[in-house]
Amino acid sequence: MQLSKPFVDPTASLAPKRERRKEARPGELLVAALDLFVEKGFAATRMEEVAARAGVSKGTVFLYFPSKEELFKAVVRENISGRFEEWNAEFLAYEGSSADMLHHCMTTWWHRIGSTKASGISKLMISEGSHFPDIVAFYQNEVVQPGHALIRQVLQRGTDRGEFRRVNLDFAVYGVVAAMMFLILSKHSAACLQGNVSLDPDAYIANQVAVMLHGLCISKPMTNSVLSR
Amino acid sequence: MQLSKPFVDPTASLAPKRERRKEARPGELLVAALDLFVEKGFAATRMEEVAARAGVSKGTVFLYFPSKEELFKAVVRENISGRFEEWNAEFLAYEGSSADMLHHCMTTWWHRIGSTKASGISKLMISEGSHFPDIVAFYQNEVVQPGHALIRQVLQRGTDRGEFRRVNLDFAVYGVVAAMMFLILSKHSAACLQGNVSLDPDAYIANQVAVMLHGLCISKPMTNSVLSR
Amino acid sequence: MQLSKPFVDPTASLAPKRERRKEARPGELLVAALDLFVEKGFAATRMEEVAARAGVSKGTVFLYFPSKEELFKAVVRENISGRFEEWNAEFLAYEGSSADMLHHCMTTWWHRIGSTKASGISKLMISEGSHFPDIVAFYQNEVVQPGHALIRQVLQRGTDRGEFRRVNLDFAVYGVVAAMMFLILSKHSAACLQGNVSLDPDAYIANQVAVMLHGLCISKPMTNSVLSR
Amino acid sequence: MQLSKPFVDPTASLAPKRERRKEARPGELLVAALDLFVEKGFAATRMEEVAARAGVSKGTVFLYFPSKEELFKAVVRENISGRFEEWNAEFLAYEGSSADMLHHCMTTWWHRIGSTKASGISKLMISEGSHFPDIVAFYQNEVVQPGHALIRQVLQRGTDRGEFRRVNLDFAVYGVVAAMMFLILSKHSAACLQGNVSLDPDAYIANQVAVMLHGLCISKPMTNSVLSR
DNA sequence: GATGAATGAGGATTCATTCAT
DNA sequence: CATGAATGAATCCTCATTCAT
Repeated sequence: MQLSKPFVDPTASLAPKRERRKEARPGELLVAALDLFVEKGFAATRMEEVAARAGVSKGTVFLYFPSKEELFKAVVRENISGRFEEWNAEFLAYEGSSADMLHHCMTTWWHRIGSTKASGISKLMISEGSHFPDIVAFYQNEVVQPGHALIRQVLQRGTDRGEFRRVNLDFAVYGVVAAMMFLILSKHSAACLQGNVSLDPDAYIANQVAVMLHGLCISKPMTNSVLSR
Repeated sequence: MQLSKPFVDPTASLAPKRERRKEARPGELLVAALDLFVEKGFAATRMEEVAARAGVSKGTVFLYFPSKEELFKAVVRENISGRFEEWNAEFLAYEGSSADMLHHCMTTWWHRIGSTKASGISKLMISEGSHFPDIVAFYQNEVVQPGHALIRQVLQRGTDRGEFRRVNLDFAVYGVVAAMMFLILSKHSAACLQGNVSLDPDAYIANQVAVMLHGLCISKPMTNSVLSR
Repeated sequence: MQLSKPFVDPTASLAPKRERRKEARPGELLVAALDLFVEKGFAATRMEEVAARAGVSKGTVFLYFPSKEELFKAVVRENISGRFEEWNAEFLAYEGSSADMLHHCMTTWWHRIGSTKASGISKLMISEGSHFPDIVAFYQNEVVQPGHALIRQVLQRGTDRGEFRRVNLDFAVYGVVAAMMFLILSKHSAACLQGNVSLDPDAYIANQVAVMLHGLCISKPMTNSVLSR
Repeated sequence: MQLSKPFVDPTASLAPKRERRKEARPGELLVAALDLFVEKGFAATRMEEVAARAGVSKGTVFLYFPSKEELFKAVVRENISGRFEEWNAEFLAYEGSSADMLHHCMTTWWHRIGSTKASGISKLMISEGSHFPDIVAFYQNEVVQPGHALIRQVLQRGTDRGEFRRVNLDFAVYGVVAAMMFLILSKHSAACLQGNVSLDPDAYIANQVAVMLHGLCISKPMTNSVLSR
């Protein structure tokens, strides 16, 4: 269009800024979209913003994703990497105590997922899930179910090896999950913590694990009834 | 005026037009709006829907709230009536063990707040907070701060009376809060639990409290280091 | 309505503020409406404002005027007092020179009409006339036509008595009218004068009359052709 | 694109959809908007009408002007292109008598501005100015002030060259302006003239100038007092 | 493929008008 | 008569989506 661009060899790539690899486009759009969806929510994110952040024009987004809704779904799908098998293998090989294992598990999760943008997906599912029931179901199958199973395995291992008391595992799993969700929401939402407070995730995990393992009480409980219910 | 309505329940009114109920309107609108905002989010809630659910016409909503945003803020404010003083007094008078007190606290919270629509506010703050920084600050001051303080008092009481070990109270508070947030999100969002599972809140609370008090481990920890850090 | 007003004798008129004579209502509404229409235009004037300025409630306006448009028309009609007969008589009796008479005429007009709220009607007709063709026609009949006729009489008298040259009277009338309209618009609109300038109407009239009578030129014109065309 | 349009005048286009004319759009919109604002006023002009008259859809207007108010302001600005420098130069070079110059000035103004749509701006400023104080200030700076200055120069020239008597120039300027405003309002508003009358602008100007220059009176005034006050 | 001008359905908001009290 | 709560048609404006270039 511009009269002054005739003999520029596009492969010369002197300035790779504006030289985006075509194959990379969808990925860059997904990254931009994840950021914006997490930060502002589905409705408040404009397609043009996504395009701008990815360095392309509005129309280009629709070249790769047929609609805003499909973009959202793609963002969720893309960021749910079924790494659970890998993790399963990794944890099956764990040789330390189950107490250490639980701590290790949560810390690993935090550094590989919770602290990354990937955790924004959970925030999105919580915030926007009601508009996307099919995507929530997908998320439940791909994340919630395997995640809970993995945690349950760790707790089961502790019980089986005589390290943990015999407790209702469902609730125990939810206890671990609640801690993880608290971390995620602390990261992505201002509504969990007081305004001026910031949370040290590793210390929080260490403490939660310690409390969960050893309890707050000095004396042991008289009965086990509640825990094993 | 209508002579043919003798035994009709006035709350079941078949939409008698132009009913004048200035006193009741704002409350009815706030209830309708809370429901819709929690269910669908801020952007996806149409003012006309709010009006319809409250049984009035579009224009009437604007008679009481100058804009959608102000309606949202009013919804938040309305449902944050500083009940903390009352609770403070109530809990100050508590005479049982601190372990029982913690359990009582959480159960009371659940039945008075968590299980009611008011807990939708927390869901809203998490989901939509980023558009309303001033309202989040208000929520932090009116809910987060006093709530955390109340929990901390209970834990402090246990420590002071020699019932609980001396642990980092900030983290311990967050542990309790995490459990409460998990309950709220289980109620308001499908993204926490697996699709076919439902959670018994009282049992969950009982278990969380038991684990938090007595721990999962059979053996006591060798050192106290992590907990008191 | 208020429980504390039972035995007040309305005729006691201790506080005539809130005690509006019923017969006066329409008049007060017309005054309020004239002010607002002139100041803000027809569309930007809200019925509630008119009501508020007249010290009544919104509904009351509709008790006296069936619609906003009818209120406007009533405002115009009310403020077009056909005082032209009276003035005609007054001016027929004038005994001075026609030059003085012209000056007297314009000054009288300014003090009786131009400087009062009544002149807002002309501003309204100019600004809003296009929406109210029937009212414009009425205004033309009741104001423009008799006004122009009156001015023409003065000029005709001057010509007949040999005081004025024989010129095209239509144009001469428009010259006088233009000066009057300039005064009106200076009063009701900021768009005629520079921001910091204010106009002394009497001096302006004196000058306009003087120029109109004696001209700017020192030498008399060579030909009369243009003037008498 | 459309093969069946060989001899069709392209300006008569049968609304070919999605025509891309970014360069031309703003101008077309401003023309349409000027017409409508002058004709119906600010409030009564609907954005969709402006769009329709410019041959585009509703949304397109907002592509170029962020709001109705900004469109209005753009209309005013667009039609106030500081032509005064050009005119200043032109008039400085004028070599005839100052009497002729004044006539030439007004006639030129009428044919270049007064008789064109641009004069609608003055009508707009008078009618709607009160809603747009900043635009009125702009108009005063860009139109009223330079216009008055230009007229004053002409009159000053006549005085300096001994052609005109020494009169109060402010009032003399207002006399000229009043005539111009009368012409504008005759064109844009039915409220100045009687219904069945139409005005020949060139003849009106010629007459006004003649009266202004030579006066109506046959005898010269005894004193100069009023004029030079 | 990319672009960004153009579209138009959708939703917030205003305010003249109605009417039960 | 007077009130002011309630109504809903009318209009501004946004933004996902389309499509000519």
